[in-house]
Amino acid sequence: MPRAGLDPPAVVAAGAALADEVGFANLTMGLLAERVGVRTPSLYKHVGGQEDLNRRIAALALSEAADAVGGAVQGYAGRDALAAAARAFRAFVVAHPGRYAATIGAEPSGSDDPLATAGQRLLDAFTAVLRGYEIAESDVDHALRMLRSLCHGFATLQAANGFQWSADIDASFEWLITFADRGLRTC
Amino acid sequence: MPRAGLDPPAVVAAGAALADEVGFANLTMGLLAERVGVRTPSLYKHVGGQEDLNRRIAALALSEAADAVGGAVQGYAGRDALAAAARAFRAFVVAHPGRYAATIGAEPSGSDDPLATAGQRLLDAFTAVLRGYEIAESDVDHALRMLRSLCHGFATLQAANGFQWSADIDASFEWLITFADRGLRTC
DNA sequence: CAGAAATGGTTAATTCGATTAGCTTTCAGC
DNA sequence: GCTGAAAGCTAATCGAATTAACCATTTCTG
Repeated sequence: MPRAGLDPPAVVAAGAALADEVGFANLTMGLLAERVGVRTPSLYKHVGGQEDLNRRIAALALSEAADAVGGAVQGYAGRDALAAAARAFRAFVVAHPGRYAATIGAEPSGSDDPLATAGQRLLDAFTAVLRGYEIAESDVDHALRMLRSLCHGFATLQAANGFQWSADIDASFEWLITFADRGLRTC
Repeated sequence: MPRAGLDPPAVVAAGAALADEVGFANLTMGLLAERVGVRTPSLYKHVGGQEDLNRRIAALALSEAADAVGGAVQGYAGRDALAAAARAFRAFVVAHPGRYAATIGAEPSGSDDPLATAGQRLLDAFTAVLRGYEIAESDVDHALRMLRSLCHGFATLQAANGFQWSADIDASFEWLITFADRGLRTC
């Protein structure tokens, strides 16, 4: 019996990819094992179980989202930065609905949890966007939560097909960016 | 063996209440059966299965949310209506996190699906709020999606304990209402 | 009021997925 | 070439959903 050459990162990456394909709710240990060419119990040599797998997928997703948003913002400020960040975030969620779904309801255990670290990096990326606006120190936290709620809400609603009626979703998102920009400039 | 006097609405209501108590992810057919004083298979006389139960709980949650938001808005207009709607919505989600979680990822099958009907009623309640603002006809859909994303995003992030740092969450929500109101008045 | 039909409940059995235990094989380092 | 840890495997356990088959209670009807 040949070795499959697995390690925890490989298993988590495969799990994330599989979640994107079949949906997070349909991600099963057996399906993942089949995908990586191994019997189900062997996965437990690399991850602690489904709970652990889910948390690791969530951490991976947040980390990738942070990279995407952070990278997109480089070199931009103000409205351009806001638009780049929002678009990058939404593009990530739409491209990777399965792994992003893993982040919903995943609570970090402590501040040294990779999940918390990755989440913080994503927050930092959005915080950088806010520096392009003249926002009172006391309002930064509020504005950050607003941005996060807006992006998270829009992306998850779209991913869940929550926008039933027909108006163009891309146009709505651009409208939303303009709305947020105008609001932030008049804080 | 005495009859338990169950019917589909009673089972769904009990399931929703149980989801609020133990969390939607921990809602199990066996737990629900125990709660209503019946053996597990008996539940299948009232609901089609877990999938069906989840959809019905979601429909109930959306319907209740629509009632809450619609009722809160009565007699108000403009900023007052917006604030009342947003607060009612968030209060509902915070008070009933389990049943609201059922609505995430629940897709209506057709337009006669009770889930779709309830969702539409909730949308209508928010649409009424927008009538208090002078918004171009072409922007109403966008504004509605913005409001929905904002409320849904904030509520789910809070329910998932997604706001890790310490600034007061209630204050952020009030700030967010003010932000949305100011933006909508300058559409 | 008898009795048939529908309704709501039961136990027993099946299936499926997660997880654990215990054994075996590969591989790195000596 | 040994040897121990790491990575697989099979077999077994467990819990939860679902189905099948059967029984009791209500309700409607003649």
